[in-house]
Amino acid sequence: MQNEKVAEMLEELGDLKEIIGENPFKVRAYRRAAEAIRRLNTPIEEIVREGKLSEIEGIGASLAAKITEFVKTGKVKELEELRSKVPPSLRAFLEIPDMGPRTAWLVYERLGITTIEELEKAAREGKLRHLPGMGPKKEENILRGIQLLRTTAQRFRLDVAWKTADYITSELKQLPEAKLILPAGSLRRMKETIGDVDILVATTNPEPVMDKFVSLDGIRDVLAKGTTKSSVLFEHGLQVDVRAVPPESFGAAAQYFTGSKDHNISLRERGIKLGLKINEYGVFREPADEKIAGETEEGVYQALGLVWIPPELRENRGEIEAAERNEIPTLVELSDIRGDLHIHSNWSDGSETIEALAEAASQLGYEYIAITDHSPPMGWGVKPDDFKRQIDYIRKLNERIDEIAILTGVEVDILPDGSLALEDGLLKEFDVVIASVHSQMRMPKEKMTERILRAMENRLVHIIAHPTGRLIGQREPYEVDIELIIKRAAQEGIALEINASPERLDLKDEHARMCKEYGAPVMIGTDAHAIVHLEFMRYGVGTARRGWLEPKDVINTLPLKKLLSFLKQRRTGRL
DNA sequence: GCCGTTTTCGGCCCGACTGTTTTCAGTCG
Repeated sequence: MQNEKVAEMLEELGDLKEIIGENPFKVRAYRRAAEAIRRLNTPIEEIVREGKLSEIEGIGASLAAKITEFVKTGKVKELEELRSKVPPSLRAFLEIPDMGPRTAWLVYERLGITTIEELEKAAREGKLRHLPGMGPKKEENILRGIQLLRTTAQRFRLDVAWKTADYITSELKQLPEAKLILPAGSLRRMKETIGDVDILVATTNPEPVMDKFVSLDGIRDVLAKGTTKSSVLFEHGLQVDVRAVPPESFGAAAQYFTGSKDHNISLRERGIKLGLKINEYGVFREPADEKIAGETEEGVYQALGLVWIPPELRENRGEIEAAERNEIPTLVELSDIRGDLHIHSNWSDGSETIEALAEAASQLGYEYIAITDHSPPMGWGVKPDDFKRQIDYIRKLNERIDEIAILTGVEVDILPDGSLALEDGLLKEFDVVIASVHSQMRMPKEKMTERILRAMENRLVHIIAHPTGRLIGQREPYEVDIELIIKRAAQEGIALEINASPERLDLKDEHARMCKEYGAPVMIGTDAHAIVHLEFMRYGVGTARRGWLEPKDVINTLPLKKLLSFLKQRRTGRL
């Protein structure tokens, strides 16, 4: 995608300028512009062609000229010149904890060091300590930083991070000193991957809290222990920070440590205009520094003339403006979900019987589930005759079970030519038909888009599952014009899935928001292959919330009767 | 480099910590 390339170009310009000591605000301008480009839904070429670059917030005449040059020629003269002055490999130094642009430039200019290997060698040999502002301690920190980068650079899946956070929370909750406990940061925002976990504890007596925290099971290393902050590394490599804050500042700290960074910066800029200073202790009115909020998050937002903003929206993607106009949507919640429509049983590659799944789903409070086993040609796909038996089986089961309605269903393969792996005659027997791609994922974009659009033409199909096919950290999404798919879904009344499995989360947050914009229905499904997977729903709901979705945007918030009429409408074209 | 209901120039988020320093620069979240 050209947009991503432009964003990377701007980031490189920003990094290199930062390294040579350019004005930090200028550097920030490059990075903000890169972020703005990443957020666009329109191809950058189109915007360039229409001469509308400067309409993007954060892009002025100078950046517009550079972007235009890049889109038209594939190069930027200034960047080429900068690269000859600063080896681009120095950018890697910025990733090393405790190493920033000033130090990167220093070691290059004085010692000619351009790679992490050279840097490590020089540090080992004690050559860095003689540089101005450096000493043995800094040398040691750089070595440790390199080590840390190598062992813990990866990000963690949302469920892994939540599991760790839930464990710590339940342990700390046992202490009378811990008044309130809140996992903050990107975890609270339900970002798809997590770098480290931040947990806030409101307390007037932090010591017992910190003592308990650093002695929990599963900790590999205690990185720091103090009365306001302690930091540990768990055995699986996840870093967790616990911060103790006084109860009267808990709201301000929660706001501050939840971020995102961009959201907080925008908030503080807004504060300045109102003559207010915002920090992790509260909101203060200048010049007397009178504290006007801080105990609750609602109070912090209120002091800024804003309604409270749900954490999942805090990405500086228009939520502050929406809060100002009191137009924050009532986001979908886990408790709005009435059923799970994407579940595999042991008839295909799931590990559980249909009865056990129904029982577990019923305990989660669901009104209905759909059993949607795989079709051939997946090796474990259910054969057509067996599907007929399964449908009969489920119908009989429904007669015995009162607690929950079990819908018959299938996750049918979309074959490379866009046809479906089962005959229409069989498909129309199912209550719910999900279609999805599981093979030949490396098609060119046009072909893949055509393939999925063709499957969507079949009115027996209700839902397209995991529409981009990505596996977080393992497999890139296939090339597909997702905007076109979303537009078509809106026209056809076909639902797109937010697959709640933490290794998929596909559609992702921005695509979910696009669904809302175009009016495409969304289904949140867990793709459960075991009972424990049913609990993935919280991550799918988190992603939906990050996409600004409300209950009305999500079909499995509908009561059973209305869901059935939605499914019927898709097939008959009318209610 | 961007931007304007104080401004087309002079601002640009805020505080803590660390290590190197005799008062501060660099880095981080």
